[in-house]
Amino acid sequence: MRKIDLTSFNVATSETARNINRRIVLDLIRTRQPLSRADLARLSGLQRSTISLITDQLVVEQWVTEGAFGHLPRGRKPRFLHLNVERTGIIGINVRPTRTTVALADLNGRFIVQESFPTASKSEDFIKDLIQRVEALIKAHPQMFFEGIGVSVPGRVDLNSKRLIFAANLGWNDVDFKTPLETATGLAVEIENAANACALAEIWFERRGEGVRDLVAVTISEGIGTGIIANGQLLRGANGVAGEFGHISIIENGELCKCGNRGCWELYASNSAAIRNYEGAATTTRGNGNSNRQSPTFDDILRLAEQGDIKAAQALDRMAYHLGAGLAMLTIGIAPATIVIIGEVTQAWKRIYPIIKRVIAERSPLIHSVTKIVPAEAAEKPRLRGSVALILQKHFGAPAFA
Amino acid sequence: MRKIDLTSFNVATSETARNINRRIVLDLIRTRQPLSRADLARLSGLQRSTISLITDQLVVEQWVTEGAFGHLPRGRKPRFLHLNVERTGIIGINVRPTRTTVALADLNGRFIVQESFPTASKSEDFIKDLIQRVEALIKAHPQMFFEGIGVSVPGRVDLNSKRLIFAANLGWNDVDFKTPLETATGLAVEIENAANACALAEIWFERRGEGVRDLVAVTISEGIGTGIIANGQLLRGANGVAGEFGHISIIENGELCKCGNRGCWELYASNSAAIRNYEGAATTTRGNGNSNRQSPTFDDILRLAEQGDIKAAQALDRMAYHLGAGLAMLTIGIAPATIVIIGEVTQAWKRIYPIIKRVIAERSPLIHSVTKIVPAEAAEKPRLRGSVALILQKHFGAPAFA
DNA sequence: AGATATTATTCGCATCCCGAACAAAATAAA
DNA sequence: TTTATTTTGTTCGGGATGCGAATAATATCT
Repeated sequence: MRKIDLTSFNVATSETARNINRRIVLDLIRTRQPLSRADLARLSGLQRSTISLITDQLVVEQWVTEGAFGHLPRGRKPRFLHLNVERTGIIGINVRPTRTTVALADLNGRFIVQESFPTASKSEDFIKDLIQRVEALIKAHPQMFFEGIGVSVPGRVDLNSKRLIFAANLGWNDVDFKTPLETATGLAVEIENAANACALAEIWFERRGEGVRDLVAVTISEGIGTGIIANGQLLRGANGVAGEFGHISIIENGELCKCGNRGCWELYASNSAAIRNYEGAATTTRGNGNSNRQSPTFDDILRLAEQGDIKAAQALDRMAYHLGAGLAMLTIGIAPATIVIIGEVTQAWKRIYPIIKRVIAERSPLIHSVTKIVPAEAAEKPRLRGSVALILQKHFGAPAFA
Repeated sequence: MRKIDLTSFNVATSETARNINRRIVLDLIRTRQPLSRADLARLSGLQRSTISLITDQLVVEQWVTEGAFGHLPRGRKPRFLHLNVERTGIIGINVRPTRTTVALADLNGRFIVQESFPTASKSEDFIKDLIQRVEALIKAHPQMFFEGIGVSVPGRVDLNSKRLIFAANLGWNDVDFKTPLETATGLAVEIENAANACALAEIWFERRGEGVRDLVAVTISEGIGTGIIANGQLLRGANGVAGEFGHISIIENGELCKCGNRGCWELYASNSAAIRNYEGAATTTRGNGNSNRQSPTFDDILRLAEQGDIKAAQALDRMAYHLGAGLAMLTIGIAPATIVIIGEVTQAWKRIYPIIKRVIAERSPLIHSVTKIVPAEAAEKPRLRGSVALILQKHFGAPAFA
């Protein structure tokens, strides 16, 4: 939609103004509901007459419903408008290496039902499973009108083919989810990288009304992913693979990464890095590299650090230090208003944030940065919300012209 | 203009469609001239009737002129349209630490006159000089209508105040060019960082019609600057200081930079770095760190390398290696269609490009990058053209809505 | 001279926003 | 209780815009 080459223009027609204003009105209702037609006119600057026409149309199309009457000291009572959460639903899918979640959300991005199942190891099996679950979900809600399916995947999506590429943690390569899902359900399917989806979810749900147009989401798990919103739009790059800051060298001639490069950021600042930090410390102090102990999980390390385990705490501190190094890179290079950190490590925010802050300050002393580093609310299920935002933005977001 | 907060909306009015289509038509004429009204209709998809109305308006406003008649095997001869290069002028200013250039350009971005003068060391003196030169330029062309003044500066510009901040190489801090220039001339003044201006110039003049919407310009002189175009727009970040990739550490605990950070990219890949490389080699081989020889300039090193001097060649090779390291970062993180290199070093392109290419390939072996690394044409005066593009984009570029 | 092809303009129509007038509804004041 | 005031929401005429068909204006080929 935003792709514009000089052969296919997005010229404006007589309906263009309505299209734009309709999106503005719909987005205002979404972010400020409940509110009256008069409120909309004041907020948008459009005439009340215009607002009436647009809202009536939205009500007819069942995007919006009229609710209770408001109360004012004088004058006619305003009729409040809401998004229609009864009728319109969006299916959000979050694919992760071990488990996949399928959920039904309303227009407010609230989840009505949600279920998860193990991610099959072969992509063909997985697609079969997925279609079955989605079809069951649709059948279970016959009264609902489904607006589309958003999918968040732990890998990169080719901009043209919409096929999944580089899904290192899944072990799949060049897989097409979109076509089979679309043919099976008849719904529009949008696929996006998980970090991009998180970034979208942040400006869409969390920071609504803050006017944030530059934001970076950093997902930290086995690896590190970054999703960048610049000027209010996802930075996808020429082929859709922008944002692989996790695979930028922060240590010259460092360890070899599975991406083939050396010294990648995610080698030093991911959950796996903390585990290696911890195991390195544990084995050296015990002088026994061959112990048969099970590797600790990252959750173990978080728990141990919380309980006062020094080695675990040091492992986290080291991870935080390197997180700071990479975040300094993003702060200096992208200068977003906000960087949102997504991952289990945010449970130890009190421990890691001062370290991150110090490292960033050390590395950009003259550039008095405006970037705020904040943890994502774990309860918000950022990846899943992002997959919902993928569909919402098609109707609520601003269109592009050239 | 693109700043959109939720209190001041860009709602669409009845004139919005015309505004959009007018920009499309004007940009088509700019990039494809000469062409007829019928050509415009075919290219844009608008009706010929609509094109007639728009072009007539553009002719009346003197943006466009009607030129010669075309020739066709059959049918009525088309009347060619051109940008009006006679009447409308743009003043471009390129501020550099040693010299400043003031130029008058036509709507095609071709320079009609151009003069340069030494940059005064005190900012107040400089502004006085500048205003005098600009006023003389305006007086010398009384028949011309001036559309605005674009200024490219070697530093960062605060997004809100439009004041110059961080101009390390100028030694100025927090200077306001815009207000005095605007009050003196009565023209609209746009200020932008030099690397950003170069990036703008590239998509505006050089890559026109290629449909490139993601591009990075890297300016290499005493330091390194980066200007990023993402989704067709300048990446400015929350406060306008995005793009300082020159000050990202590529060597952990490296040398101290004047920015206060350690191991910054520009310490290893700028012209100054090559000079240090050369001098380090020269002194160690001669075993004399105290020789009173004058430091060579970067141009000297380029010349020496060209003449077969091994130490100079090695200094350039080292510079190229580190250039590659930083460009790999941009390739992986931003994934633009094109990275344009601006600077004297492009004179040694044959030497440095293979090194750059190898380093990038080594650092992103699995991400088969689509990014092309190209040298800017030195003759094109990228900074100056960028300052012109700053003004042009206000009339030709796509508007933003939300 | 007539047919054909191509460019450019004209005109009626539909869409859309604006703004003023109006209708509806609720409270305050007389 | 009646009237004035205030606020919400609708209606209607006017102006701007793009569309598409018809028409005018050229130019070449047959």
